[in-house]
Amino acid sequence: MTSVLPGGLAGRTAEWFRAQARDLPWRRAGTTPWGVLVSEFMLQQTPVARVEPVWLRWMEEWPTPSALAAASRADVLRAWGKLGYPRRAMRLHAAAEAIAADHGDRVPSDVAVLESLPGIGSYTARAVAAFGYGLRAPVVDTNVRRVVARAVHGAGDAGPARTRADLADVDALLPPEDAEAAVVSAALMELGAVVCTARAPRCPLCPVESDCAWVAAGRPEYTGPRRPVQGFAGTDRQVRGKLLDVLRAADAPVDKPLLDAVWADGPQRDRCLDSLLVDGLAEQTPDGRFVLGGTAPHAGH
DNA sequence: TATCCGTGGAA
DNA sequence: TTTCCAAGGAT
Repeated sequence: MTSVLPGGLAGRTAEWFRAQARDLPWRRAGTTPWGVLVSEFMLQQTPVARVEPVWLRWMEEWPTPSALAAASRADVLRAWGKLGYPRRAMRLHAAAEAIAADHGDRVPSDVAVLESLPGIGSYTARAVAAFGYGLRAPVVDTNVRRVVARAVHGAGDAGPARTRADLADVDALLPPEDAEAAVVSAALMELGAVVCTARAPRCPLCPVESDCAWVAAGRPEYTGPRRPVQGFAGTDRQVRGKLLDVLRAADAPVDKPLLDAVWADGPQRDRCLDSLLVDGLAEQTPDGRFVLGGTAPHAGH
């Protein structure tokens, strides 16, 4: 396809990226594949601005998988802070343990091996291969799906995920050589994050506006099915967040009445607390109080 | 495949 | 104020 030539969509997006990519900490020279992996976990559904300071502190404290593996769950969850979805922190911890124990403390570069690790799915595995190791691996995230939907297919937005087809679409855009393909992958994501945004895309700033199928079609509005917007107020997610917030802030085991104070609905509150125990995000001490995570220095696997 | 899993900033 | 949504993954 001509789109992989330097003048094509991929080539000009890469050129634009090299000229003005954001200076993000995990993109700086010297970042290890482990650093990339940590950033990808944190960036799953959490904006860049909130990840930056946490990533910097995290890498200072735990510069290798084995360093993180040696930390306690409570320390890991506290360092995760309020990035949200704290189960990601536990999965990162578990992935670090597996990497330390089974992979010589070296982050795997093979996509299939990466996907076998806790918390690493199709996106994160390919992001680590591409950004951590400079390999040719189609990276499909929400940004890339939107860019492809518009620039290639002329649609206003990406519809529901079509995993195989999405992967094939992006694969067709990548040049054959590893290093250049990795740059294109980063560039497509950056374009979606900065220019080809979900609402109010900045087409005048776009390096490929002249051959964007969506622009050519007159920027038609997206008419397909919308992913339902998740509510938050009143959900178990909110209640779990409030409970966890108390446990994170405490430096000693917490009595139940203190947790009871965060939510009026008793049955929902108890159900949520129980789910935190099941998830390993909280633990009950022998005397019936509650603490963050587990007390064991290592979360077993 | 649809739903669940946190949090907070911006429009 | 409400709504949207931000580099997903597991079940």
